[in-house]
Amino acid sequence: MPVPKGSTIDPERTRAAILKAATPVLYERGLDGIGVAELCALIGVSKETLYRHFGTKDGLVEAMLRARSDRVSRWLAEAVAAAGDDPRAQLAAVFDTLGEWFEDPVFRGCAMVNAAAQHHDETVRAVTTRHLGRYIDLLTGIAERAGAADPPLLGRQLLMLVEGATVVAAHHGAAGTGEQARQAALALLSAATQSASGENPGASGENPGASRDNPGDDDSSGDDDSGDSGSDRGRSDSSGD
Amino acid sequence: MPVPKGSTIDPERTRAAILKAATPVLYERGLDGIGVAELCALIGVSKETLYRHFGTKDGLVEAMLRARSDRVSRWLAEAVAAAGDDPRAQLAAVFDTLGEWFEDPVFRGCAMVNAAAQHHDETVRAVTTRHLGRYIDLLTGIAERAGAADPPLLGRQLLMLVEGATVVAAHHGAAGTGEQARQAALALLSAATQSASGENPGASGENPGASRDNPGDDDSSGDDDSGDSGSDRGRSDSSGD
DNA sequence: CCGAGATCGTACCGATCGGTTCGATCTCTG
DNA sequence: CAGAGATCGAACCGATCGGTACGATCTCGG
Repeated sequence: MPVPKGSTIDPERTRAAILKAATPVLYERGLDGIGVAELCALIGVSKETLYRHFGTKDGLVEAMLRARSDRVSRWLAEAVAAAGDDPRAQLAAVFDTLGEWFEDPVFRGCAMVNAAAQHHDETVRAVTTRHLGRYIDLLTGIAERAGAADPPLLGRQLLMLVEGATVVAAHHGAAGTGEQARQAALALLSAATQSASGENPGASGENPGASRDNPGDDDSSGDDDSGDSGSDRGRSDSSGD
Repeated sequence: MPVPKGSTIDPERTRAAILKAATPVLYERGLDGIGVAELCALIGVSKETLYRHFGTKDGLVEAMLRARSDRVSRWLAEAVAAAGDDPRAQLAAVFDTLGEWFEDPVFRGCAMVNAAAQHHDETVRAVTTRHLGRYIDLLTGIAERAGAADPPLLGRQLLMLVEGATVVAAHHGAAGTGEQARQAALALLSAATQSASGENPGASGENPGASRDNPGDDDSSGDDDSGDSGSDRGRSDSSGD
């Protein structure tokens, strides 16, 4: 039955509904773990409608990733805003919020990072880089308000904790990961703030120097080093990358 | 020309050669980014030979991941062993070694984590979990030798830094990431050791409690929550969960 | 009230992919 | 030297997938 009797036709809402329904499926099954036909059946929409709104499957994927990045970033920013004025409390709120996410039974890691691991095209990578940039902005802001010696450096280190905790929670047990990451983040914040007044930045003599973010994409088109021409295949070098 | 004139036939070496040649290709192109036919053409082997040695493509992938995990783990362990007896120097060696890897133009993140993001089957996930466990063992050993208050906790937090730095280097610029992560790791180590003598473990009042590693797989078979029956599709809730 | 447009369901198409088979050719073992 | 086994190259197969086409049905704007 095309266009059910009492339904209202609203293309924009249809598009939003497709996005909303497809997001968890693509996240849990993987971008290539489900075909368009099955996806359409699951979310209750015809293939023609999906293609009319998104053009291609990659178009749907990109729109989904952008919407998810928006939503997650807003979610974290609201958690920070709700934590009051204390930068330490704001940082703790970030990891408490992440910890709740980790405990979700459908948690499978960061959707953007996962997507970049699946689709090597530049479009998805750009969304992922932008997503990490949003995290860095949030974390660097906390570092600045806390009076860190080098806010961009601390922001990037905190981003490592955020993404690292996500990976660890996804692949090595989620229990406690949020609290463990929060404790580490607060320890880093303490170290960066106590060395800010008096001593020179760079704590223990190092100068990591992350003055500004450098999202330089290290794309590679290099081919492998298979210098085997075809004569004898069995060489004795079995180690060494 | 099957079996070239002067070549030696040695199945085990052929298998090793396939593994060695396929590893960089599958890493750079992605597990699903290249078909068996093209892969065989690239590494110079016939499909029949590949299937005779590995049974299926997934068999090749699993063998490749296991070999890569072995190699990378050994690589890091040797870097630690070569850093002398000082735990701080050992920890610095870990991140210096990682930093070199990040700068490699073909660097694309952790192969095991990427593989787990691509193939959702339990086999690949198990290899990834085992891989992270090896990292934890290495890092927890350093934490113990350094006299950390809670070595398993610090080991897990350092793992977060390792994996987080890998993600950040892959998707937000590799320049400086190794040094930045090393500085953060040393700061965490300092905080964990200076609080070990005298105060109670758990620095700032938290009890993250990572007494032992808990690689409990949080697998999920739950279906999504698409409670849309099909009447009107356009709902107004656009900011759910 | 009528035409434009949105949607459905299904059928269809070409491409690709994982995997198999087969004959030919060469090496290794007994 | 003879048979077993390894390898190649190419053809082949069934399944799946992304994407298109089409007729039918319903809503909405003028």
